[in-house]
Amino acid sequence: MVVSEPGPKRETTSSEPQISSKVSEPGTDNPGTLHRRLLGPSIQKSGQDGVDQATVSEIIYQATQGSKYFEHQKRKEKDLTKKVESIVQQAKKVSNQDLDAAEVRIEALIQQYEVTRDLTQIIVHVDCDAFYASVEELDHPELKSKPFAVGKGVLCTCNYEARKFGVRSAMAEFVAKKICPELVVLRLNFPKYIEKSNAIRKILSEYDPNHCAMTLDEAYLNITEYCAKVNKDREEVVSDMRRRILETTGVTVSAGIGPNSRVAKIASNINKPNGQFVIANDREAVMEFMCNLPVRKVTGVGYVLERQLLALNVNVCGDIYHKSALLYQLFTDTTITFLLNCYLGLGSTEVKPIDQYERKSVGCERTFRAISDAAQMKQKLQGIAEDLEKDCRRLNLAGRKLGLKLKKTTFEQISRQRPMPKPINTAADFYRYGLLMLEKELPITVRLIGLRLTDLVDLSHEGPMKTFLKGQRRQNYTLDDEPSTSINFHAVFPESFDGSTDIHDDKEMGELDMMIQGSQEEDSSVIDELRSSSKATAARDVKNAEELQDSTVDHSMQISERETLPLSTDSGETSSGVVACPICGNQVSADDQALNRHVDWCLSRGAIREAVKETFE
DNA sequence: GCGGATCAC
DNA sequence: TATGGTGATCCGC
Repeated sequence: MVVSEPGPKRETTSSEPQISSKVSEPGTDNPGTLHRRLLGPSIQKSGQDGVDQATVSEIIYQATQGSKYFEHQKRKEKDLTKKVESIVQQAKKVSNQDLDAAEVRIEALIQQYEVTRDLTQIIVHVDCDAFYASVEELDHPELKSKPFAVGKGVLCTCNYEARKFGVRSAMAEFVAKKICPELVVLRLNFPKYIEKSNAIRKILSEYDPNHCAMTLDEAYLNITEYCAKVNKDREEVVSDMRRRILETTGVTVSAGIGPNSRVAKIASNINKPNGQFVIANDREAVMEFMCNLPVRKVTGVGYVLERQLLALNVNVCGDIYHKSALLYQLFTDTTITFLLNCYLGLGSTEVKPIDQYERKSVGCERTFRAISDAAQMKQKLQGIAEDLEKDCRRLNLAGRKLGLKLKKTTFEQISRQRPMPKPINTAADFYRYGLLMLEKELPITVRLIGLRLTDLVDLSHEGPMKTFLKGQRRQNYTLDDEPSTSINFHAVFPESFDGSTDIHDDKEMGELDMMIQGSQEEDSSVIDELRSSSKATAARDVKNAEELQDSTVDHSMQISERETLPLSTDSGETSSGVVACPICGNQVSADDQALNRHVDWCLSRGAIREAVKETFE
C-alpha cells in the first residue's frame, strides 16, 4: 500500500520567514498582525464572505485603541511575533542531516498511524446555524430581516444579517454597535435554548441513540447502523434528518458526514448554513479533502499554532507532509502526532454519550468592575464559593484540589492551586481555602476572581454496605433542613475531621501545608462520609424506590439535578405557589415534589449535563 | 506538581 | 467607558 504521497518534500531555500505583513502598526514595530488578532477567532466562520475585513478591523482598532484590553492584546501579539521569529530562526539552523533522520522517523510514524485508519463507520457532525439567534427568530419573526445578536457585554452569536456587517460571536457589544449601529442585541434566554436543544436531540436519538451532544447546538452521531437498517444512502439519511429537525423545531442545521469525527466536524462548516457536505469513506477521498484544507480549519489549530505554521510555509494540511521533517525538529511529539493525523485525515470513530466522559474539574469565575479592596474581594469570593457549591451538589462531587484564578486590570492572569487536606464540596471550605490563597497575592487589583476544583471525587457511586447508614442519616440532612448557604461543616466532615474547621482567615498558608500532610490514607472513609451525609442521599433513596423498574436511568445526573435546581434562589419563586421551571421556563407548582417531578421530566427529554452553562457558537 | 498558555464553544 | 465563562490539555520548569 502506498502510504505517503510522493511530492516535493524539502524547500530549504524558500523557507524564509513569511510573516504576512500587509499593514504597518503605527507606533509599534509589529507587523500588521494585531489587526487580525483583534478581529477575533471567528473570522473564518460562515457568513463573512462579502465582508470587507480591512475596514472592519480598522473600526475595531480605532474603537478599542488605548483600552486595557487593547494593550494586553498588543503585548500578547508582540510576544507571539517574537516566538514565531524564534521558530523561524531555529528552522534555519536545522541541518540536512537532521532532516534526513527526521524523514525516516516520519515515515515510520505515518505507517504506524495509517494502520489505525477505520473506514467502516459513518460519522456525522450536526451543527445548528446561529443557534441562539435562530431560536430567537422564532419568537421575534420581525427580527429575521434585521441584523441582531444575542448576548450581553460580549455577543454569543448573531444572525446572518448581522454577519454581513462583520459582526461576530465573541465580539464586544460596543464594538459590534460601532460596526453596525442598528444592531439589535437580545438578552440570553437559556431555558428556551435548552428546550429547543432537547427537541433536536430527541430527533437525533432516532438516528443514533448513543449520539454525543457536545453543547446545546452541536452533536456527533454514528449513523452506520441506521443506514444499514433503513437501507438508505448516508446523504439522504442526513438530509432527511435535517429536514425533520427544521420541520419540527424551526431551526436549520448543517451537517458534515465522513469516516471519523475530525473530518465530519470540518465538513459541517463547508456548506453552512443549512447545508451538508460528505467525505466518502475512502482513503483517497479523505486525503484529497485534507490536502487543500487550510490548517486553521482543523479543530485544535488556533491563532497561535496557525501563526507558527504559516511562518514555516505550512498553509494547508498537505503542507504538513511536505514540511514534516522540519516540523519534527521544531515541535513536540504531541504536536507532531496531532499534525500528522490531521494530514492523514485520521480521527476518532467512537461516538458515545457525553455523560460517559469523566469530568476532571468544575469551576466558577466572575468578572466585575476592578477592585483593590480586600473586603470587596472577600465578598466576591464568597459569592463564587456559593455558586461552586451549587455546581458540586448538582454534579454530586467533591474535590481534593482547589484553584484560585485572578485577572488583573491589565488582563494578566494569575492562578494558584493547593491540594486540600480532604475532598471538599462546601462554600464554606471553598471560601476558607480560597481566601488563604487570595491573601498571599495582596495587594492586588483584580477584574476577575475564579475558583476551580480538581482531583474530583464522584459521590454518586455509593459503596456497598452504606445503604442502611444513609437511611438513618436521611432525616438529618434533607434539603429543607439546610439551605445551601449554611451547610454545616460538621455534617460534611463529621467527627474525624473536626480539627480542620478551626482555620481562620488570617492564618498563613504554611498551616494549610501542614494540615495536608499525613491525611491521605483516611481518604476512603472521608469519601464515604461525604457520600453518606451528602444532601443527595435522601432524594436518591426516594428516587431509587420510584425507579425500581427502570434500572437504565443515569441516577447521578437526575439526582443531582433534582437536588440543586429547586434550591436555586433566583429561579423565580413567588408567593403564589408557582415557579418558573429552570429548564423550560414554564410555570410549575412550587411544591417540591411536583417541581422535582417536572424538572426530571424536563431533563429526561435529553441528556443535559451542562444545563445552564454559557457557550459561544 | 504547579503555573502559564492555548484552544473550543 | 468598554472585551465572558467553563473545561480540557499541553508545555516548561
